[in-house]
This record gives sequence, structure tokens and C-alpha cells, in this order.
Amino acid sequence: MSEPPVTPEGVENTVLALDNQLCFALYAANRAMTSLYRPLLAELGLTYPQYLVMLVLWEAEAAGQEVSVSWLGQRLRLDSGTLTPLLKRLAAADLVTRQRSGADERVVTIALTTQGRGLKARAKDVPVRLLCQSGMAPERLQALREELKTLLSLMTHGG
Amino acid sequence: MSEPPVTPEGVENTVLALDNQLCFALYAANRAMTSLYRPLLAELGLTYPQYLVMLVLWEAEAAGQEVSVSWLGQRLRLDSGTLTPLLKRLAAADLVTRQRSGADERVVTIALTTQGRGLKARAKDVPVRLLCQSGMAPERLQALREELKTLLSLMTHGG
DNA sequence: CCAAAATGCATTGTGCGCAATATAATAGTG
DNA sequence: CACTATTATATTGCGCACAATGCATTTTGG
Repeated sequence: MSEPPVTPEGVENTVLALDNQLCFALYAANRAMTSLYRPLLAELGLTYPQYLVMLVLWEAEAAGQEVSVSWLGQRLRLDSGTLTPLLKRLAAADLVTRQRSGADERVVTIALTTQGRGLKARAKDVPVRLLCQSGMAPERLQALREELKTLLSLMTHGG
Repeated sequence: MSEPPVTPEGVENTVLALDNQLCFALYAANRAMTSLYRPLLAELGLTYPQYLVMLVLWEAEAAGQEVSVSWLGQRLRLDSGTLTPLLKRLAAADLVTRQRSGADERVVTIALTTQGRGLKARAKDVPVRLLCQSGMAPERLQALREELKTLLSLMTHGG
């Protein structure tokens, strides 16, 4: 009835080992990625989530898509509790405008200012600069991205 | 010299497209993963970062490793600004103790309480339950985890 | 032994994320 | 038209993350 010397809690210890957790790999990699972006985005006066919002706005404007808070939320999977103050800060920085829709007074329409539109040109080399820093082969990064997107859709829309 | 009609900003628009960003795939997948864990960890009275801390503590105790705040920080890549209040909450929940080291008065030693140790048994099925929910093949999840770990080490230790 | 540098942790402030709740506007029902 | 339900956003509160700063305690170099 004596316990094995190296694994006092039994063989199943590996199940809870930190290095075996996909969740921790995801958590740590995401924060490391954010840290790499931070200095580049600081040059643009943006935080990382603010940058993601700007990506959506640039893309939507190019597509002629009108953007509401809820539409942004669906795209980024964020709710109003996150987006409302973030958008207020972007508006304070004169990058976007927030305006109640005329058709539906509940809807707040987000639009780029001239300055917000202009930031796109300066942002264009950010992804490239960053992926170079990562030092992983582009096709491998792309494969990883697709695996993550698959995992995401499995986790969100029924697993 | 006229611009193509569909992409007013030029062909390079795809560089900034949200769906092409590894960083967003990482960001979204991490939050989705956290959301899956949340209800399971709520049964244990833990948040997600608290759960990661407990994983480290369970692992360290099994290995006879004494744990300081800085050691925890190295393992999880978190600093004292995050860990100090988190550990205070774990101590308030009677899962850990925080005690100044005798040998070096600067060091705070973190130890499991009986209750904190006991939580390990209840946590044991959490990773399995979760990976089942993800609905992805185990070997594929494992490969993804290893890719993320590779990316992490490239991003942190010189890319 | 003493001054300076380094170390370990705590504190403060800002900005997310997210749950819960509130508020206002619209849509649907009889 | 009143009444209810739904929708869209805002607000509040809590818990991270992280930069910056502060402070006490070693450690180091002379």
C-alpha cells in the first residue's frame, strides 16, 4: 500500500501538468503575441484590442459596410461592456465617431474620422514586421492560424 | 495608374484583413477556451488564472518544490502586479498560505492549505471534460499545443 | 564595514473581458 | 391602441494583465 516515490498522487498526475495543457499554451502564446504587438501599436497610439477594432473598421469601410456596436461585437466576439468604453476612448483620440442611428435610435453607428482612416497606411506594415519577429515559417504560421480557427468554431458552435 | 474598383486601397488590403491575422485567431481562441473552462472552474470556486496557479502549486508540491511568488511568475510568465492580488484572493478562500521566508525576508512563500490540496482531486477531470467539449481529435489538439509552445518560445526567447 | 546595485514583492493606475443589471427604443400581440 | 417581449446599448463591479513606482532586504565591490 506504499505509494510510488516519484509520483505520490499516482500516474494521472500528467493530466494536470501545466505543460500538457493546451489552454495554457494558448494563454501564454496569446499574451506573448500581444506583448510583441504592444510597442508597434504604441507608435500608432493604439492598444491591442483597439487595433483589432480598427482592423474591422478599415475592412468595413472598404466594403461599404455600415458598422454598429453590435456588428463589431459579433465580428470580434466582444460585448458592449468591453466595446462601449473602448470606442469612447477611440472617439476621444479622434479616430472614430459614435452617433445614434436615425432609423433606429437604439443603434450607435461607428464611423472612421479622417485621422482614423489615415492610420491605416501607418498600420500596414505592422503584421509583416511582427511575423518576421516570430521567426516561424509563413506557411507554418498560416497552418497554425487555420487550426486555431477550426478549434474556435468547434468550441463556439457546438463541440 | 487608376486603382482597381473593388479594392480602393490596393491589393495589399488582405494584409490587414481580420481573418488573416494569426494574432486574432489566437486572441479569439484563447477567450473561447477560457469561456469553456469558466463554468467548470466555477464549480471549484476558481477563476481561470487562479486555476493555472493551482496547477503549478499542485505540481510543485508533488515535486517537493518550494514556491515563491517570483517562481510562480516565471512559470506562468506573470508579474507580481498580477500575482499578489490573485494570491491574496486564493488565501482569502483558504486555498493557500502566504508567508515571508525566514532565510530571505524579501521572499514570500506560497503553500497549499489542506483545502487547496484537496481541490486537486476535484480538478482532475476538468481537462478531460473540456477537451471532449472541444470536439477535436486528441492528437490534433496535442499537435496544436506543441506548435503553440514552439511559437511561444520563438516569440519570447529571440525570434 | 559601508555605499551602491540588485532583488523580491507590493501598490497604483489604466485598459480590457465579462457577468449582471439598467434603460430606452422597437416590434409583436390581441 | 395598450401591453408585453425583444433588441441595442450603457453602466457597474470584479478580476485579471501590465507598466511604473516604491520600499525593504539582500548582495556586491571596494
